[in-house]
Amino acid sequence: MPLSSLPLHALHARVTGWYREAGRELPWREPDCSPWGIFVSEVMAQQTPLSRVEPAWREWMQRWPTPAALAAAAPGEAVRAWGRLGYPRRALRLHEAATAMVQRHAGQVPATPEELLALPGVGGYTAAAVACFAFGIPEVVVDTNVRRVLARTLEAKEYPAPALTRAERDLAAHAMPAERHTANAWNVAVMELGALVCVARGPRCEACPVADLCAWNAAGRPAHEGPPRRGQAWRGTDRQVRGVLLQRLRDAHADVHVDLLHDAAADRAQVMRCLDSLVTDGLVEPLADDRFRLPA
DNA sequence: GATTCGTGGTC
DNA sequence: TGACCAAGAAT
Repeated sequence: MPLSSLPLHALHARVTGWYREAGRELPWREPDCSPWGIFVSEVMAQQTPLSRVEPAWREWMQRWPTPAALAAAAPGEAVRAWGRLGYPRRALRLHEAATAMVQRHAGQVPATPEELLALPGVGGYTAAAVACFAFGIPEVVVDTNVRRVLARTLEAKEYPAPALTRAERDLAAHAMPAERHTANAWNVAVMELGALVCVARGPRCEACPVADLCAWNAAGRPAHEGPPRRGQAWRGTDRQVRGVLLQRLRDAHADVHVDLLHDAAADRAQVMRCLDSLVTDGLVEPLADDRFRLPA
């Protein structure tokens, strides 16, 4: 694959310089933020905009400031405190990860990418991000923002592939500065550029620090080629019904009889199927007499 | 590799 | 208004 002739050192300097001026002040970016705080922020940020993460993160950290504090709580309390951040299995896995930290890592967030990757709810992105942002390890951090920025600046494409490819990982590794300190600065800065300027729709190229270096911009910002990207179905899906059921169980601070859940969707069979799947996932605990609650 | 999994904001 | 999308992970 031909690599772009774009001068990477200029790209690094421009993006990191822009970040110093325009990067957001977020609580998990403060120098005194604990690895646990960074870990929680990364899990909450999976598929959830940071604007919605920040208030939830503050409440969470005040209530459970350490892995041990969360591990000592009931998993259902984590699910309830998760609120409407979405994908509530993340709350359960965060609780499981805290338990694993207590059992295997002396109550600390592990500091190596391999140990991080072994934790529930931690994939390649989150392991790299925590290793980099919490421990200064120059891992290749590739999220949706990085993928989009690199697709545009280096490959003249409006959007990256639907799923992360090996070629993209190689490109991201190639694009990252070699020196450790610079690499860490690059990782957070290029993500932020994708989040604030090089956004998916309506990119603000006039405000971009590397507009004159960007291959996509130079090519006249050609539209996406290939098959249209599949949206995320929602209306009438199990996800929607699961969301309704879980919201009711969060709001009810006691167990609930199944008769009060039947109207979560028009199709009663779907309601029961979703309730069963929530139990299978460990998000809901079945009790006697057809009653349900968040897991104790 | 393709699917599934919440929720809310934006245009 | 409805499609798109957001610091992805698990199966």
